[in-house]
Amino acid sequence: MCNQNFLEAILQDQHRSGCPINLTVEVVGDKWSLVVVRDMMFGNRRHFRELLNGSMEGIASNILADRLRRLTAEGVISKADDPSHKQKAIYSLTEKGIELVPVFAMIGAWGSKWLPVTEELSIRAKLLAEGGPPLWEEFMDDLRITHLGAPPDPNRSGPDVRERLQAAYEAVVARQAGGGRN
Amino acid sequence: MCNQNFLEAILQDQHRSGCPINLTVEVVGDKWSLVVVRDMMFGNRRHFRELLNGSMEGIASNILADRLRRLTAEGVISKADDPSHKQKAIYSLTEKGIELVPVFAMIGAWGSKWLPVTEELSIRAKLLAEGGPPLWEEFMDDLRITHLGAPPDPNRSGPDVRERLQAAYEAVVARQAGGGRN
DNA sequence: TAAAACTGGTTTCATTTTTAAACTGGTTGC
DNA sequence: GCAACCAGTTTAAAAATGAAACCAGTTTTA
Repeated sequence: MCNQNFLEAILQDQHRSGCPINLTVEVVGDKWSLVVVRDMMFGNRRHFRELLNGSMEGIASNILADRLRRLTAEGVISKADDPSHKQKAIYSLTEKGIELVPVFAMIGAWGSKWLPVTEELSIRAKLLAEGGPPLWEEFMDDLRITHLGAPPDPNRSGPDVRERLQAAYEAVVARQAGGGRN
Repeated sequence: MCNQNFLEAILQDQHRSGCPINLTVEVVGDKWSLVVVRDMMFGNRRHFRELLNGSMEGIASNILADRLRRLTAEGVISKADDPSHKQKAIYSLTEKGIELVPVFAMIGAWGSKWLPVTEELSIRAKLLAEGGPPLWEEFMDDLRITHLGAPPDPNRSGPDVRERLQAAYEAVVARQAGGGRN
């Protein structure tokens, strides 16, 4: 199995230091963990095959299985049976995972400013940065509804934050497919 | 040499995707890069030996050399000769590196809330989160002075943000050493 | 009802990365 | 002239990654 030693170290609380930066790096400081959480958070991918086949970056199934196991052990996500299918597992963000939204917002803003992003893939980051903390809070509340089963707010209607970001992404793709004239 | 393939891939702009989250993960998504930048940013460690011997987490010299090389190639830090010593190199944050401050603030806040941090090592993260964007801006301006040689603001005096965070850290350590009575 | 497709993974093996430790060639201060 | 200091490099073992094939049970489809 992959990562046996590091996983064991984490589970046994054998940390390199008690620094919050270091501890966060120990939890999500690798090439895949944040990408997996991103797909759950912004892409609403909740099943193994969705995460595997929908992965833009092409994660391998053994790595995905390992990361899901580690993120679950860390309490960033949780795993439950999907009642619709005996073999299906559904992965959800925990409150701990949901509160990574501001981290994603800042990372997205930094990456969009300094790295060679594509327009369609950075539109979500752009909108999330522009929306600021109020939008992040709304997004987190939406995630609590879809991932934690929190009761929906009866006073609001229409698409949630994730759907609005997704629609913005699709609008850019559609404009690009139109030949860039519009 | 370590990481030859990944380094080459980065330098040749062979990215897994154009997503800002993914690209950021490709740049700093490993167990050491953010720790090195943290020590430069908050600990004002500018030389190889300072980073090596001062490393709380115990980085190995070959890994440190590799990360400094990669971060330099990515433009997050820069390297210059230290005029005081023919062999001494001085590493500085670039503007790209300085603008990681909000990312560190969010990561620090998340880590402090959800991970087993120690009090003395999380006081900086706590103050940075409480200070919010105005404090981050002040901190970045200070870093531009010390790392980029920007002209100091003649209207302000007293310790800069890093020094104030450091003093807060030392105050906690002193209180702890006093037996926790105060 | 039999076959096909789908479920969440595991296994295997080659490659890449990390790690600790020893080591290097040159520089500086005493 | 010698010890301490400088930025790393070298070596070899351990660990992590990655691609691909594979698996047994479940559900859908023809």
